[in-house]
Amino acid sequence: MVTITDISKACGVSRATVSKALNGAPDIAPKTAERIREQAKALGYLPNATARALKVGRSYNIGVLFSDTTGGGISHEYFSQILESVKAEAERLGYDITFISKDLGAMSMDYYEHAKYRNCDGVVIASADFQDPAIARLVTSEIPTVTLDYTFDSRTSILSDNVRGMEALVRFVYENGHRKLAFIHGEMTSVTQKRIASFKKTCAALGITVPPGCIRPAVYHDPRSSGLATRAILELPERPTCIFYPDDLSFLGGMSELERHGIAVPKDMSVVGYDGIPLSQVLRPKLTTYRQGAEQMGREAARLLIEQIEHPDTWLPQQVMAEGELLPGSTVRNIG
Amino acid sequence: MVTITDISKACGVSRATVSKALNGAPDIAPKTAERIREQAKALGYLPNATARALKVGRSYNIGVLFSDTTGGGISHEYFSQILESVKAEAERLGYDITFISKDLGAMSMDYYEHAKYRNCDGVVIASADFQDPAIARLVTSEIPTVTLDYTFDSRTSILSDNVRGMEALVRFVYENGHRKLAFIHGEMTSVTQKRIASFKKTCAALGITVPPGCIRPAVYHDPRSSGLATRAILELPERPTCIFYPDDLSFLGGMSELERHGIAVPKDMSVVGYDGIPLSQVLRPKLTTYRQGAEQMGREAARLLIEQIEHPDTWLPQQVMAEGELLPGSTVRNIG
DNA sequence: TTGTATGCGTTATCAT
DNA sequence: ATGATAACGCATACAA
Repeated sequence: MVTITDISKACGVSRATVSKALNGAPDIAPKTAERIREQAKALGYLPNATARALKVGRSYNIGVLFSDTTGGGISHEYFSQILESVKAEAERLGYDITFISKDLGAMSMDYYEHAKYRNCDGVVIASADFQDPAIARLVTSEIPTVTLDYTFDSRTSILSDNVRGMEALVRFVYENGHRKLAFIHGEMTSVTQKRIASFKKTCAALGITVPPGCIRPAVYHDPRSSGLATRAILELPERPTCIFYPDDLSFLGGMSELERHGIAVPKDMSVVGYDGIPLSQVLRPKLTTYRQGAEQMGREAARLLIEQIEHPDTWLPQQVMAEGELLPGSTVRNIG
Repeated sequence: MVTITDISKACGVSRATVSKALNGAPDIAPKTAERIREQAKALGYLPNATARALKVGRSYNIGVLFSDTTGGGISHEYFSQILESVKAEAERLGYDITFISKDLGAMSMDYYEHAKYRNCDGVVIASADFQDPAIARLVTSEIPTVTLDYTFDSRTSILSDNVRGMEALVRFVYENGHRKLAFIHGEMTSVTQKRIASFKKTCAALGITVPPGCIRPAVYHDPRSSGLATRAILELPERPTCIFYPDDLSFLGGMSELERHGIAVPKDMSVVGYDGIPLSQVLRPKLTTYRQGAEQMGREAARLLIEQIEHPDTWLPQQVMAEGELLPGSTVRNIG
């Protein structure tokens, strides 16, 4: 391994001079600096992030938290899109990414301890059980954090506009003549609560009454449970004309169940999803859904976290609302 | 931040003693060690991975390489499954995971340099363009590596059994009476070559001749290109009875195209996919495909890499073949 | 403009 | 059984 010491010897200067030259300090003679940089390149010098981190107390490494207990694992397209964009933006800004978890090997630690252990400059909390005290500890610690889809206290967060998304879907469906709607929702997180509230509020605003039994629970990303909820809905005395699914993947479970009953989409039943993952647009029929700006969310999360890390003094927590977009698809039939 | 110095003061012993006690050195009096450990816990001590890494030359951090140029980005379910299992196994063994890329912020570096910069103990190469000299440099460096789905020289790799997988699919289809097969394949990687060879070989063994035009190129994970290839196949003078798709997602593109021609699956056309991602099993009709053991592959990759890191002296490179499994699904009609 | 000295938190070597 | 000391590679305050 070639270190600044090697360069200093090769150049006949002190290590301090080399360090300064390499970091562009203003008090080094231009030609000395030039000579040093050339030697560094010639010798194949690479800075040692570990040593630097130890010295300056900054690792240029940010933690990413994905606790997949809430079904928000990496392998769900929505979250993997977020991960990918967090990664891209962080790297663009000179930061690496490390996963933060509970329990590393023999050591049992919580998220905060893990982040400290790795000297993370900050943590993006992409998917977590926000009831978990371990999350609260991390968020309320001195480590900068940005949460996605949940605002802790009034700290920095990136939010998908669930209220507007749901409203857009309801209105779209309404405009297509639908008056009897059913809504299958995921586990009771704050996201879910917002969607349910927006669903009800928009229905009310449009003069639609939602009969009992038309709002049913299921589990995010679990087609099976949405299939069961679909069956229950089909057994209702007054069958709805359009079913809202918790997410795009869950729609597939509903689709199977509808098929089993000989109900065609959208001929006999209209459906909408949520998320707008790429998959939803290659399915047949193309799904009517609301695209959450996953890439934008990941990008903003990384950007804001790093801004907070680099300017802690002037930092003001903020909640960013990411723009979404209705994808019309073809699973909603116009029955007007 | 509480350091071993704090503990040493609190206990009235030297820092060296604290370090030894915490690391379970044999030459510390049991009760001293006990007292030190208690104090450490009481003070909320956390080891500093950075300082330790600097001292011992081991970071307990492994790099993961996902260059998504070949369509192997994190957001493809096959790769995200691998990532998840690499992560889980690494963490179980006490290692963290950091993404390795080209170009970190202003610094332009290649994969090898990035891994060195972060002091990675090893790197899992999960998806990469193996023609890229930067990959070659990393693999032939002193840094331990494990590659997935590609063997570099005769170094350690985890391979999905493409030969057996393709053979299993062809035989399954054959047993269902199909004699006229078409195969749409992905970009010309070594994986693709193996699949094509196995397809041809198995066909030959079964006495099936594959007419010209029945083996067509497309792009992995790109439904559109598979749709185009499907169209071309449908225009052949002698239409096949079963189409093989490059992967499960690409099947969706084919499905759309078939639908457009009024061709029902599996009534009028049988199809098979490849990968066996969870998605394939929640689609209707349920896809006939070959499941690659993604979790197993990730787990093995992490395990072997860490074994190599921890026992460099006794290490022998090896190629592990991951077991797959045929998922019968319902997209192949028995026309026997 | 350059160099000296020191320390970041840890572990390893060698005395005691 | 315990402690003094040095070193990992780097950056910085201060002296020259």
